[in-house]
Parts: sequence; structure tokens; C-alpha cells
Amino acid sequence: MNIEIDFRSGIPIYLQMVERIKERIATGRLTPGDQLPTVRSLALELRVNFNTVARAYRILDEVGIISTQQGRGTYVMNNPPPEISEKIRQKALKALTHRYLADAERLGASSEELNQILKDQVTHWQQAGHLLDPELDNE
Amino acid sequence: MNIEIDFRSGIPIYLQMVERIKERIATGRLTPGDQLPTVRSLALELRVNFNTVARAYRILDEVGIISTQQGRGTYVMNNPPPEISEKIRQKALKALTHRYLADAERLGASSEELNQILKDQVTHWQQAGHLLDPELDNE
DNA sequence: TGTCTCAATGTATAATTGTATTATTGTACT
DNA sequence: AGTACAATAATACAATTATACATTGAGACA
Repeated sequence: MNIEIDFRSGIPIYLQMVERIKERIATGRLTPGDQLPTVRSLALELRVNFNTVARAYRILDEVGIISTQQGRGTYVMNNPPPEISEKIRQKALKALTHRYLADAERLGASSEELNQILKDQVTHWQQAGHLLDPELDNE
Repeated sequence: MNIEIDFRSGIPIYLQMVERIKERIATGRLTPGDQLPTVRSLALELRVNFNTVARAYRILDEVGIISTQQGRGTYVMNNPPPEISEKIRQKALKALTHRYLADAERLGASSEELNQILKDQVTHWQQAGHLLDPELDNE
């Protein structure tokens, strides 16, 4: 990877790594789909603890620049989609809704049941500002 | 098989697969006696290691939903009793709604816009249906 | 008919990868 | 000195993958 870190600059290592990786992506030396070094290999290369690398990766992941996947590795994400026109956006939203309702119907949902579930989840959506993960626990 | 999994959701792949397959069975898209894809073919389709598929199958096997047989394949067992099936159905509906709202959020939909679109489409869906309560607009 | 071979299937175990939690270190400030 | 806090490291853990293995069944063939 050949990233340069200055241990005496006073700037935290993980922040330096975030910047260096951002640069790589911005300049095209890293492109969507590319796998970044594993936290351990990059840590070895930079003579740093792998948790420090993981911290940098996590920051980039939260911003959506890369995707870290346990057991698989970390990958450069697709470039943020260009501004989509309002009409296309609305069309996509309608298609999405159509598919959703079709699936719900297949699941035998009545309009009342759907109404209830939507009200419930939209409330959470608005309160949290984002959506919570569905519950996957068994029974 | 056309199963959808989200590598970024933070939910383990094998658990996502368990849920998706449960949904298929609960909704009758997979019926008793049907053969599931081999661990290798499904793994290839999902770009995943076949052991991950095997892990999902094993979980479903232990619960008695499917039957995996070395050298033969894996098959859907008899339908689970209705009360279990109903639980799975509800959970599937909630997960479906969650994914829908997450996608809609990504498209920049406000709750008001969503409400309008849903009202529109539900009208077409069931002529009788008034899906959303008006008070959802409030606050 | 028997059995041999082999491809396709699931299984078991270890290695690789990221994650979470806790401990250590360094630095600024009283 | 002492305290508080951030950065880093140590350790244990969970998910996924890599590799080798065991089981099954279909076909070849004597």
C-alpha cells in the first residue's frame, strides 16, 4: 500500500491514514471494488497495531467511502451516485413502493396490518433519523 | 434462488440467508419436498463461501425446517405449524417494510412524500384500501 | 449382479479477517 | 504529583473463507 505515516507530526495515526486513503481514492489510485489491505497486513507494514488501522477503516466506513466486512475484508465503495434528477428519483420511489406492496401482498398482508407496521416503523424512522435494523432473533 | 443479502448491513450473511429462506417457505414460494440449491451453487450465486451457506442450512436443519443430507442435497421439510408460520410471516413483513423504508430513505424520501405515494398505490392495490391514517401526517 | 470409479453433495477443522472490550501510554492541565 | 482524556496496544471473540474429507448415487463394465 505504501502509505506514509509521520509518527512525529502530532497528528493521530488513524487520522493520517484516513487522509492518505481518501487521497488514493480521490486520485483514482484506488477504485471502487478494490480491496484494501487487511487491517493486520497494513498494520504490519506501518509498524502499528491493527486496531489503529481498524479505527481508520471504521471512520471511512461510516462515511460510506469503504465497506468493511467481518471475515471478508474491506473494499472501496462505489462512487457516490451523481445527482439524480427529481423525476427519476420519483419514478424510482414509485417503483420501489410498487415492489414493496407486491411483496407485502404475497405475504398476505391486509391494508390494516400494513398500515400498522408502517406507522410503527415510520415513527422510529423519524425519531431516530435513521432506520433500525430488523430483528433477526429467533422466536 | 434470487436471494438478496446486504453485505454492509452488519447482519451476518448466514443469518440473512436464514431469514430469507424462512420467508420463502412461509409464503409458499418453497414448499415441502422442494430441493434447495446446493451449498456451492447458492454460494456462487451470492458471491459467498459455500461454508457460509452450509451454516445457514445447518441452522434451518436443526430447527427442522429443512433437511440436509450429505451427498444428496437439502430439501424443504413439512410446513411448520400455522402459529409458527404466522410468526414468521409477520417477521418477514416487518423486515420487508424495514428494507423498503431504508431504500426510500436512501432515495431522499420524506415521510410525507412516502405517505402520498403509498396512499396512491394502495388505492390501486385494493380499491377499498385506505392504507395510512391521516394522523401520520401530523408531527 | 456386483463393484469400481467418479462427480456431486454436505461436513469438519483450521486459517484469515474484522470487532469489541479492556489495558496501557502519552500529553495537557491544575 | 495528580487527574483527565485521547491515542494506541493487547487480548479475546465472531464471521467468513480455505482446504481437506466423507457420503451418496449414477454410470461403466466385467
